[in-house]
Amino acid sequence: MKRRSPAVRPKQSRRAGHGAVTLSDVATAAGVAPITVSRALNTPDTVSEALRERIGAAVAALGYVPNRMAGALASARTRVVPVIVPSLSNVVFVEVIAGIQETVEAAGYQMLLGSTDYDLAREAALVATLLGWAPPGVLLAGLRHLPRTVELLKTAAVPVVEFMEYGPRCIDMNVGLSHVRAGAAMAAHLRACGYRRLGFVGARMRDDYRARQRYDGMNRHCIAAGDTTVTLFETLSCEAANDSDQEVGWCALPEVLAAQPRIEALFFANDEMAVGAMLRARRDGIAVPDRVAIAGFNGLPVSGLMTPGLTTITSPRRAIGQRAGAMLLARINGDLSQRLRIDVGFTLEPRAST
Amino acid sequence: MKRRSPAVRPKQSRRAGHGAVTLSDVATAAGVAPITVSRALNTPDTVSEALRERIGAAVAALGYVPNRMAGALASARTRVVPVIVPSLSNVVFVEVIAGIQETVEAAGYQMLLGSTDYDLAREAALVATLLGWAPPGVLLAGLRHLPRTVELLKTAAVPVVEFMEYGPRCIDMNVGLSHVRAGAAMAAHLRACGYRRLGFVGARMRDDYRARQRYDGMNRHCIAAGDTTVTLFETLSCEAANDSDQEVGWCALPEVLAAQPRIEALFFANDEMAVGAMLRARRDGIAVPDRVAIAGFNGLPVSGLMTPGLTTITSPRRAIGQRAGAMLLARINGDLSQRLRIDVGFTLEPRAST
DNA sequence: CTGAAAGCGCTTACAG
DNA sequence: CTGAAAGCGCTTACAG
Repeated sequence: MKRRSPAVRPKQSRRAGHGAVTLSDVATAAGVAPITVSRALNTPDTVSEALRERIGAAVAALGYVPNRMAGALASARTRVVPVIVPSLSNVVFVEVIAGIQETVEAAGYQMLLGSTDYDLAREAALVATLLGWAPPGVLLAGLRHLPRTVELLKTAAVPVVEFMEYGPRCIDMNVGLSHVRAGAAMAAHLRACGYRRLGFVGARMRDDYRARQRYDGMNRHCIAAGDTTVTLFETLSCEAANDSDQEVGWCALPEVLAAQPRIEALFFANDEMAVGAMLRARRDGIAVPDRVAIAGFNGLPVSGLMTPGLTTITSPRRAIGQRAGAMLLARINGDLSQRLRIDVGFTLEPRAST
Repeated sequence: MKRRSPAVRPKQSRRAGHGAVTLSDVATAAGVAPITVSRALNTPDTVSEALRERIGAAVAALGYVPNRMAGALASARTRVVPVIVPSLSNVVFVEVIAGIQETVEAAGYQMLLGSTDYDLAREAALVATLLGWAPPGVLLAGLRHLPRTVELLKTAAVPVVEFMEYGPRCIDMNVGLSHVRAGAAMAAHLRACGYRRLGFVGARMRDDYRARQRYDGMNRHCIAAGDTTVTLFETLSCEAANDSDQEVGWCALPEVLAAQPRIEALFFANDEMAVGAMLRARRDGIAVPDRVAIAGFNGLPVSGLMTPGLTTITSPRRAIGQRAGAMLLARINGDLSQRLRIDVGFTLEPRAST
């Protein structure tokens, strides 16, 4: 029986075929019509118990796995939702994704993840490809896209949720927080602590426009206050392409202090950078906050474990994902009563580093 | 022209339909047969330049996006590769995923990401569902799966790469490192430093069996040495479900020292936990390595930024992803000449924390 | 180089 | 409750 002559291969049509067990095979095995197998699988209560059992047995015996593409093509519906983010190496997006996944999987949907590497052209290409899978909706990070991306999504006429930042204009639905307001809130905090010479330390800010929005909010707030300056430290010589944010922060601290010795407080673009700076401060014996105060953004758990504790702004990342997923699902299910834009807000956590 | 009476809707067949532009629409617009449009898009050099241009114009004018499901169903081929990992909130998997993505996207494939939350039953369910999309291959983290998972994959007869740990038995192909050997290497290092009362601190080790393998390797090495003890600290009261590993390490350190005051060196299950412990040591004034030496695993950048530097074992995470992707692609393209199992090894980085 | 026909594996819409 | 027919939007295989 171990012979494997070509003749063993079952009769095939001229077409390729997967060679896999199909719905018809199950139907034949169970002695029913294919449509009955389809019903037994998709709407079990429309099939008599006797047939349901016979079909279930045949499915198990043959190891039948339904071909989702055929089903989706026939029914013009998929349960795969594309999620497009700029980066996976950033915990922030990963936590939002976790919130999305949790929500959509509970509703029987699957997530198709795409990463753009902060490249808007790649984003457009991804959107184009993913729309080819006729998704019931699309989840997209950010509010800034190429015109082509927006056009593709509008032409496809699918529900779209843009998540991460909250803003006035969106393609369809939007959930996030105002980074401008977050920057202003940190500026207010630092001023309340008595600091007047502030700095914002960012990396790759052309790509990470949300960081730039925080800087803008900080800057505007201080201009309005009149007595406080904000210096933007953006082009850091140490910023290598593959460096982690912690390494960038580590490297930036001495450069910033050398460039602006009178700086009093630094707001880093994120907690990772701030942690790197604090670790550097520790190694070099730079007192925080006495020599320079340090603050971060995101509210990662590590912020509370530093000595001194790192002042930061906590964003409800998982909640952003959950709400984005829920908004999309509601719309897919025809619920039009929901809000189209949600500002999830943020929380400033003052700690000893400022 | 703003009227939107039902009559405006174009004539439809009895079937659902996406209402979207199809290949036939493009064909009609360009005055050719559908198959010619298909060729112009998929194998452009088999079509005359004149037609190619006319078709390209029609595609652009109509905003045609090919229906991938129809294409995949007809050709029995997809370019979507499922990647299944236990968690996305762990940088380690994220970096492996980045390596995979980079490799498969360069070859024109897309990645469909699924996360199991360390639940083997969820893994089996995910594999079953994803196989319904008739993927050209599957990438799966780890070598331990339910029999049902293995059976599904073997029945589907698709190429499979299991990545993360390297081991003797795999479904098809395997790339990773030996965690047993990594544990032994750390034990050898700690013994070489003069420590004889060692501890291994793990969290959720029933799920994270790779951490248990490192413990096993460490333990066996020390038993063989004869003069060194290893205590396993596993059930930590502070281990809340939602705590980050850093918080677990932070919380574990005092507990461990209270339970075993004479312990000399601790090997943490990963760098995050070790960092949490070092931050705790710093806050509580516990001298590292004098009171207790600390080591981690993974070689995250932060390990080099700690004071003292954190001894760790670096795993080539991105390379694991790249090689896993490359192995799968080679097999998909019919290249059978390649190796089926790759041990990528690891590097021990001795630093001042030990 | 271009096309008419058949088919991929399912589900919808109609019948009974 | 069950089924025969037609169709989803594309590609394969065969002709010219």
